[in-house]
Amino acid sequence: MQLHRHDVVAKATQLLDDYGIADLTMRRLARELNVSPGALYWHFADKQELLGAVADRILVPASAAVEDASWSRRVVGLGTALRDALLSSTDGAELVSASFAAGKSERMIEILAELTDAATEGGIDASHADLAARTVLYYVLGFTADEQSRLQWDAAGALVDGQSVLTANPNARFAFGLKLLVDGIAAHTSVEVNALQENFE
Amino acid sequence: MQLHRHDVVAKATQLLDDYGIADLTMRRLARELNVSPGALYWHFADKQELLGAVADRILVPASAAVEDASWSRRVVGLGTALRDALLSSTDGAELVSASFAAGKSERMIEILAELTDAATEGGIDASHADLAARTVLYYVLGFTADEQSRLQWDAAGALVDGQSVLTANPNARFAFGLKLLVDGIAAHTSVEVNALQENFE
DNA sequence: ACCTGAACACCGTTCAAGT
DNA sequence: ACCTGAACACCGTTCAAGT
Repeated sequence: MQLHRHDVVAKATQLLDDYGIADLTMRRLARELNVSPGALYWHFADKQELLGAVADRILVPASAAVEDASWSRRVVGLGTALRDALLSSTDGAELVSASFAAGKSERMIEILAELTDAATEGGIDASHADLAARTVLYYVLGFTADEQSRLQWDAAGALVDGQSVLTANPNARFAFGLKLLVDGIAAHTSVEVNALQENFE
Repeated sequence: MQLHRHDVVAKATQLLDDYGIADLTMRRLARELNVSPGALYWHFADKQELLGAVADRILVPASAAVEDASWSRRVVGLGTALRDALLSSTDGAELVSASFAAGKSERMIEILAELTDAATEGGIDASHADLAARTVLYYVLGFTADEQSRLQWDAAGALVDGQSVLTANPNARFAFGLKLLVDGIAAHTSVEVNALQENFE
């Protein structure tokens, strides 16, 4: 039976979910698909391209466009949907972070574009809207990568109770940070805050 | 001549600067120090511990405390000092990100604590100040990692002029994002903005 | 106490040769 | 067109044995 790009990505996603990113190797993937390692290189140029495809597969649910809402609700909606998508796979945040940094995730580019639109509507000028959007993405990726690595320590049994504040209520904590960013964007159009801002210009 | 922890970290830092994080391997480091790979494991438990030590060495200049300033100036000062420290080494942001995520960088914990203090002074309550501080760190790490990977594409000759907005004025772009976060923190004490915020609660 | 030598169990990638 | 087999050039980590 012929090997197709789709099957490879599907098995890679399963490997990721079951064993984590460290065990998602080209050789192990090939073994699991009952092909030789070289076979994968007929379908993908290199490992990075394969990981990008896995990242985009994980991000499918996050691409559910949040239309017909205020810019701030769209930012919150996109950020929340992105986190949910990342959490649905083991090490999802780490994988997508790497693929995004390498410029290998098309869907992250899409999400970035939607966030940029929202930021523009929020009153950020065109030259800075992209950066505001990226700031949101850095936050979501950083927060979720952190969250997932803590989940793994906890699963390994290393529950330090001094850090319980960091593991409790992750949803509320995530929402708070997102709100901080939305407030920051909103501040750029809020006249009342502009006076306060002049200390930082 | 005996091998000391300090020499290993120094050579590792040099290797990082000269060839990047991909070439910072235990075997290569041992070869460069004229010892066998196993020798390194007498001084460090594993590679992660070694990388943490390198991260902390890179972060020394960022620990220059910014005392006697308003909370907002301290956030901007710490963020800027952190970025400068990361930029001084090839792949510095990637290395420190990994070490921070793994909980292996003491200095990042210190910087986090200073940012948390600043956020508290900025009016964020104790339960959320840590998160606000982390949000700043996620931003600085994300922005700088992005910046450094672009520097490498450019050095490799792949100059896409459509992305010139992203590579030009990185200092100004960085400052803008930092200001966004400071504004977000400030919004929590600004009564005028609280009315605006109620949409997101 | 500190290090060597050698092994163990892996990697990503390439490429002639097969079908 | 699609894949195998085998090689190339590596990894991180462990550990008996040496000094």
